[in-house]
Amino acid sequence: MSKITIDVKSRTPIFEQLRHNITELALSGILAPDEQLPSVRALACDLAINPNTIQKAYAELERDGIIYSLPARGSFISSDLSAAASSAKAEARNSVSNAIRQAKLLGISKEELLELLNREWR
Amino acid sequence: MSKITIDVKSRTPIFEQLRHNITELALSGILAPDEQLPSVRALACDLAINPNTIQKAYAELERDGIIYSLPARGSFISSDLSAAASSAKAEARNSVSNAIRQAKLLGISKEELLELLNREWR
Amino acid sequence: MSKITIDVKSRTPIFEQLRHNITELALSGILAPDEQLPSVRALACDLAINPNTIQKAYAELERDGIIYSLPARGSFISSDLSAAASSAKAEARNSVSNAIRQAKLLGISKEELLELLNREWR
Amino acid sequence: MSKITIDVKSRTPIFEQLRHNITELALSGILAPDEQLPSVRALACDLAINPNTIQKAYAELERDGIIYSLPARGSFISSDLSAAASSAKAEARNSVSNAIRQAKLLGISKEELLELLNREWR
DNA sequence: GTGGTCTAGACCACG
DNA sequence: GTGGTCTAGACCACT
Repeated sequence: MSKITIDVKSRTPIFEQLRHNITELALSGILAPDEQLPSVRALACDLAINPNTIQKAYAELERDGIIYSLPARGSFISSDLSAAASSAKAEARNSVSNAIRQAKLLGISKEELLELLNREWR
Repeated sequence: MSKITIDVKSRTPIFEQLRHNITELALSGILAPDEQLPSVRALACDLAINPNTIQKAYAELERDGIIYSLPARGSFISSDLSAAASSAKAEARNSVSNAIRQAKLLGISKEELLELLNREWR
Repeated sequence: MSKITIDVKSRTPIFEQLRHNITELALSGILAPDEQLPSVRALACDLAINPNTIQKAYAELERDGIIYSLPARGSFISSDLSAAASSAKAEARNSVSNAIRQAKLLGISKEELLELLNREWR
Repeated sequence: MSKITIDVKSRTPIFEQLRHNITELALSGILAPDEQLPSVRALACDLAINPNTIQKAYAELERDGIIYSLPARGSFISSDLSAAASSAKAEARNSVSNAIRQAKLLGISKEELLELLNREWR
């Protein structure tokens, strides 16, 4: 059973969905450090997707330090995700700030946003 | 002095930047209802961009109900922006929620987000 | 008091609105045969519209046999509108047929269209 | 044999003819949901029309919910056409009503219109 | 002068 | 190969 799902009808590129998906699984601990990922071919077959697309996603994940690849052995979740985690956090903080700024500009009140925030921790 | 600035090097398409830019100016009231926009050619010249690109942005703004265009007379901010405003607000609320959810997933604390929220109303 | 109104925000050309408007007034008898129309300049001033636009509408109306113009005297409703009336009727019958055909193609039932027809004679 | 024909001499824009044409094919079921449309380039070549014009038509069809386009994969008929169908029906009913109203105004009798209606179901 | 349509040809990211 | 964006330059109808 694969934990990865992609939406072929989405406008966001498949390789991007893949990258995002695996990053989330790794940073949230669902995929453990040093755990092996499915092979490019296996995942391509499983998701009915072009192997090139999987390859591209894996390459980006390696560049981001989320996974590492051993030739002829396969791809594995990095054992040290702290760098990736902190940069992901920085990015997330940034998106929140941007979203809040945009909302404020459109006249949404601070109270309403507070309510939105509380709702997620309900 | 034009209120519109474009980054031709950005990944987001020029016409999309234009659309977003003008939408903001209209919804925040900086451009008043029924105010005339610069002509397609004039803005194209001003921003050093092809007229077709401006045209495309204006066409999208018109179908969004942000502006209306009268051939041979010019383009104008819509007199009734309520529909556009409410849908923009809904979208903004949504992206705040998504950003918060993503941040929570990465282990960012509620307090830290609260701090981010307060910072915008400083 | 002018019986003519135009919608400057409409996408159908002003001269076309004018032509349609006057044709209707003439064929339905609201404007009597040989009745004088307002002068180009007067109507232009009254409707706050470019005189060229009025001129163009009058020219088309004359071409259609709806009005006739006497140099230095003005424009008048034709005394014999039968030709114009019958061609307008033919055109109207045609639009009805086309609209019905289109509706049928979209799966609207004969009964529903009958209901629409009855509603106009209610 | 393509099911799509275009009249380049018509007053109605080519992209509009295309939009109307494909909408009809989709709503009447001749093109099945999720069926792939010809590629922008292929259709352009087939109809001897510039690819940009096809692109514009496809873009409009997409925002109308008639088709969806996946970059690098192609364009397809929407799987859910109910919204588009109902709005098309509303529009059709409206134009039937308008046509009937206009006909009545010109003195065409109810009986004659009834005859027109019956003729389509002959 | 205005907006709108169209052609021709280029380049990009994606699969 | 696909859809999508952009430029350059032309032409149209309308005011």
